[in-house]
Parts: sequence; C-alpha cells; structure tokens
Amino acid sequence: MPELPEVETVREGLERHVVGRTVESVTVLHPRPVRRDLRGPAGFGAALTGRRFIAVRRRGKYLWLPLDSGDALLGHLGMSGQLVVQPPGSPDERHLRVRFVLSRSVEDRAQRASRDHVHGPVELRFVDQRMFGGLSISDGGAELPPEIAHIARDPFDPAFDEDLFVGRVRRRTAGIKRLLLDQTLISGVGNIYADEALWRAELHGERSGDRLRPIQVRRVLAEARAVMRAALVQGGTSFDALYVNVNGESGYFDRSLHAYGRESLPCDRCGTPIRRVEFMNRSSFFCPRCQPVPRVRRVPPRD
DNA sequence: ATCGCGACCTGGTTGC
DNA sequence: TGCAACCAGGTCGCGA
Repeated sequence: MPELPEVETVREGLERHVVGRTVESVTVLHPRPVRRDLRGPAGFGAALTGRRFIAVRRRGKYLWLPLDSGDALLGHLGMSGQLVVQPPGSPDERHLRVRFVLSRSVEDRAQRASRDHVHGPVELRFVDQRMFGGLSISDGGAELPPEIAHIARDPFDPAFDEDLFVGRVRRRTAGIKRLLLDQTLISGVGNIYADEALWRAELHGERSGDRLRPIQVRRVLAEARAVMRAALVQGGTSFDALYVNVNGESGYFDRSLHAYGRESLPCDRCGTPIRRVEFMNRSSFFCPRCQPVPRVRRVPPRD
C-alpha cells in the first residue's frame, strides 16, 4: 500500500539508477497499466523509445520522470504497483506489466561513474498485481503534468501552505479522516498514515472539519508529517543496490504502528482495545478512549 | 461546491 | 480437497 513515504523511497531509487539513461525499447505486457495513455500500448512505447530521463519528481503519491523532449513519463503505483530496476535477463516478476530496457550514454557514464557502478544496460520494470496503478506519457508535463494539477501539494513540499490547509479543512463538514484522504486538500496521506496521524493527535476520524479548532488541525497535520517522516527514514534504509522496492518496507514499519491493523490489541497509550470500523468501504482503526467518537453525530442531509 | 458511494482489479486467506 | 466468499484500498466518476 504505497503512500507518500513508500513513493518517495521509489523516487530516490529511480533518481539513482534511472536518471540519465536512455530508453532503448519498451514492451507492454498488459494493456491495462497504460490505459490512461491515448496513444495505446504500441504508441506509448514508440513515443518513449530514444528518450532520455532527466529527473524524477513526486507530488503526493504520483511520480513523474521528465524527458529530454519536455514531456514526462507519469506514474502511479495504485495499491500494489512496484517499480523495480533489474539486470537484463533476470527472471520476469509474476506480475510484470511493462518493461523498459535502458542504456547509458557515454557522457552520462563519465558524469555519474563515481555514484553508480552499474555501466551496462538495465531494465526498469513496472510490476503490479492488481493494476490500479498505471503509466502514461504527459505531453509537456516535465514541470508538473496537467493530469495531476488538481492534486494538492504534499506536506513535505516546501511550498505546502499550512494556513491554507487549515482554512480549507475548517470550511468542510466532512469528517477529518475523509479530509486527510482528499488528495485535493493534502496529498500523500493514505489509509494507514491517516489512522496513525489521528491516533497520535487523539482525534476521531469522524470529527467534522468545521468543528475542529485550528490547533487541532495543525496537530493532526504535524502528526501526519511526523509519522510519514519516520516511515520514510525506515523505508529508505530497507533497500540499497539495484532493487527498488515498494511493498517490502511496509513490513519494517509495521512495528511502529499504533492503530492501523491492531484491532483488539491494547492501545499503546491507555490499554483500551483498538476498535476497527468500516469506513469508505475499507477499515479504520482507532482507540475508543483516546479518540472518542464525536458526541454530536454528523448526520447526512436528508432530501 | 460538496458529499458519499460504487466500480475498478487480483490473489491470498478464510470458512464451509 | 475444493470452492466460494471475503478482504486489501487509491482514485475516478457519478448521482444527490
């Protein structure tokens, strides 16, 4: 379940191993992951062949790789996506969907020789069991793909506007968890870190945005930052070399979770069993004592 | 504009 | 042992 920390870990890996390389060939093994690209699988591959990756950027859970053409390769990992860098010839992953064979230019080889000892071709592979994720080419999207212009800045973006976020949350009637998951308000937060941030802030996810004090919104934002920062530090150390993992490192971080996935286990603060409830067709975990359900029930408007 | 829900996907796990 | 139901959840699109 890649959220911001996992995606940032992938970004760093790609920056190290893919930037500067040129696309020699592209093989789309399943059409679904490139469904958003109107060129179709063949056109997608043709448009990328011969292009060079010049950077890797991220906003929230989206990644994009600006190309030497001014366009960009835009990607989202969805629920189960991975981007891995492998030596050519290594066995295909079970759910390999797209393969990019990358070469390294002579000038780039000289430039980066001290940072990266892999000189031969490598493969960038998009692996995705459930295929909620995808790749597409964003025309002119090097700076910021227009497809994701509606996504808010994430809390690690230096230009993230905290006052703006607080103001927008406090004008909304939806529960704070739903608002944390709204990528147009704040990006990068998913179900796991939303629950963790709320546990740390001692707020129930159903508390309406417009009934929260500014300091409470600031608190949950600070906790979201803190928990994602901690995950990022751990995730960043869980791989090196060529293998850029997405799912693997969440296992490391499991041990640091206080709410998510801990149904019936004692709250680490007060010992009360953690509760699990259905929410938005998924699960929410919270401590019923530290995070009391709001007294005034939010009722959806009738008629 | 905002809210809240269902659809999209696959495969590992659970229960009968 | 076999099979079906359930569960994981990010994002989009829709109706209200």
